[in-house]
Amino acid sequence: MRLKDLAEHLGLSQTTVSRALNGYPEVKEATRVRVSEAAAQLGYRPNASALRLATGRAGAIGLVLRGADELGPHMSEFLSGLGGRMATQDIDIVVTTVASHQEELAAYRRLAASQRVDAMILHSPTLKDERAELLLDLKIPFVLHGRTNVTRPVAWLDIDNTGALERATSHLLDLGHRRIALLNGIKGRTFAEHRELGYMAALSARGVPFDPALMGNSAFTDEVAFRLAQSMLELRPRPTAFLAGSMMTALGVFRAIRQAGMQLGTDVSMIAHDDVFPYLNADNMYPTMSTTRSSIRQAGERMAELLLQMLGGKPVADIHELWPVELVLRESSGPAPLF
Amino acid sequence: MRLKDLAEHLGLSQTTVSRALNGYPEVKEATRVRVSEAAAQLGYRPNASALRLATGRAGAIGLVLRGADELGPHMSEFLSGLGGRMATQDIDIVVTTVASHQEELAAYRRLAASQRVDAMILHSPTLKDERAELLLDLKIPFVLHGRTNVTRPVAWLDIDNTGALERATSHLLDLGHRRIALLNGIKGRTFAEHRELGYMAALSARGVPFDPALMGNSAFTDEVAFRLAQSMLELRPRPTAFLAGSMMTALGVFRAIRQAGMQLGTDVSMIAHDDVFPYLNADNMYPTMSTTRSSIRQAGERMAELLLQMLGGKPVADIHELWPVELVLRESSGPAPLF
DNA sequence: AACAGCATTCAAAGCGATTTCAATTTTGGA
DNA sequence: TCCAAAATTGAAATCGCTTTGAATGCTGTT
Repeated sequence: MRLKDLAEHLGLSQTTVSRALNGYPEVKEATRVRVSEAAAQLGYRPNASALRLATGRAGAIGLVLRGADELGPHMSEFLSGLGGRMATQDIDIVVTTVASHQEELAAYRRLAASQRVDAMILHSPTLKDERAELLLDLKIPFVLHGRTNVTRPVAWLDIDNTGALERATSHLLDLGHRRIALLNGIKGRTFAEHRELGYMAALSARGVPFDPALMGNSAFTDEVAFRLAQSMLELRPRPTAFLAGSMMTALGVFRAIRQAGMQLGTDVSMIAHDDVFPYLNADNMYPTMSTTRSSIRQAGERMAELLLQMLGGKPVADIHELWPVELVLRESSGPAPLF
Repeated sequence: MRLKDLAEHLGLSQTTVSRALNGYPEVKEATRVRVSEAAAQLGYRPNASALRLATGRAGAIGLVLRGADELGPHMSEFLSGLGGRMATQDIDIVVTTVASHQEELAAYRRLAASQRVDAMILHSPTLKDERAELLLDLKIPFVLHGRTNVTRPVAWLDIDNTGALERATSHLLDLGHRRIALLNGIKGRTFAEHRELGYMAALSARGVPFDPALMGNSAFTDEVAFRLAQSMLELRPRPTAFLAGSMMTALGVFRAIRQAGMQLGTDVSMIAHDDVFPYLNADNMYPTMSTTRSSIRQAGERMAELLLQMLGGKPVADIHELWPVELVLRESSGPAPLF
């Protein structure tokens, strides 16, 4: 069912039918109704390719993901939020997976050159993000999930990682902890650097010295977290508290604590960052997990909104959002043990 | 940079340039080289919309996901495998997220009517899957991840869930277990029904009676698994072994076992199904987890391959693959305790 | 030298929508 | 009743590519 068919069926020109369906004012109300009804009844939908060619808009936004490390549970949630909002505008989300950094830049170039997408989402940026620079050069609109230090203006949405870690660390200090381990994300990623800043700030505010042996940088998988936590627990004096970068990390730390024959919440404390996964609930852990919480799904939804505003013409320089992070105290964080 | 520009730049017609780039035989080798070099140097890439309109192919395949329950870690892995293969053919993956079943069918209709995708991937089907019927009616090619009972031929790839559960159950029976709980997927999903068949077959082969109280059907999240396992452990006589439907489920069961003051691998055994998540490794659990294993990422890759074959004209009736499932025994499955 | 036959190249017609510009119909006021 | 203005509709151009059918250039044979 093409526009032409529909037009013939109605005894109208393609022009009028097109206008009727797209809500142009110069079509008689009675005609519009007649057209809409026929379209609905016959199940007419404009051919996406033709529409895109005619309008020059791709009707899609792109998301490039690096292998499995980025296509983890975080991205799932994020994508779900993003997609929900975009669907309402009939905008597709085109997901491209790549294996290496090299491939990633090539993928952006490819998407840009073939005009497959109108805009992109960029996530987990580094402090000086090459991809952001590239997209700026290519003049492809994008919204950044996180922040990066580029000179040109960039639209972004980020959570207050520094504030979150500062509060979490301070809370543990209040509870008497002095040896607080930080299992942070990959070095160089902005969010990891920001978290480190918050951690450092809290420590130095109390005059607690920073011990590099208590800081680990890695991907957020339970496996590496387990290894890191395990080796940290062998230190003497051992850490009495952990700050875990994600719920996956928390699972690994938890395992290490248990394996060391210790009890979470009494012998060792932990506060984990929770991106709010429906299938991994901090309240349902045993013991329940204290967290710094911010819904990554909501971030996805909101970023869709920002992207739409951007495509609608809102200046990039005006598109910035910094979300506060909740600190939710549960059983996993208790007073420091007395040795 | 359009085809026209490139053609003018080279002093050739669009026709010749197009043919040169698309490998048609009737263009002189020298010309082809000249064109290819210019295209590469100028970074020419055909406009995706125009190409699609001209060829009638959408150059994309669709994936409709129901909210968070389907966009979990399983889908991430699967998507990663799928996307890797598709990228090599310059085929996009369009991801649509929907909240309800109603919305889902509408999404398929929408994608079909607007010809946004050339084919679709369907996953986690029910025994009699409405979506499959719809896509057949709409004449949209698709490959099913799993199986369903429809009368018309359908392309599919599935793992041998029945065999997997039969072997896992038999193994537990060999170890002396007689009260074996099954935490299965949502009732009605084919894979869950198949797993149940395998479980039942193994039980009845040994003359062990089936106890409905030991079977649970739910989504694969650690939370519901925890609740189910918890209540099952309160039964008298209690189950001495669990068959967990996924690694997420296993985490929940694990938590329940620990909370009940029992030891996994001695007091209670468990075999979980492992779809192979890079961030949740059965070998790195404590104790290590016995699993029935099949890489869902590999399945994604292979399905991409099948889809391409299908689009290449291979008859749907010839596209069927049933993958065997490994049984990997580790520490979590031990002999039944003596009461 | 002429010509059949093959190898190359090109002009122009789609693909299915939007949109410009022109044509037609309606409406309302004199 | 008539006419200008407004409302409504339509024909045709356009988006950037592929592809058909025609045209041209070369080759070797007679």
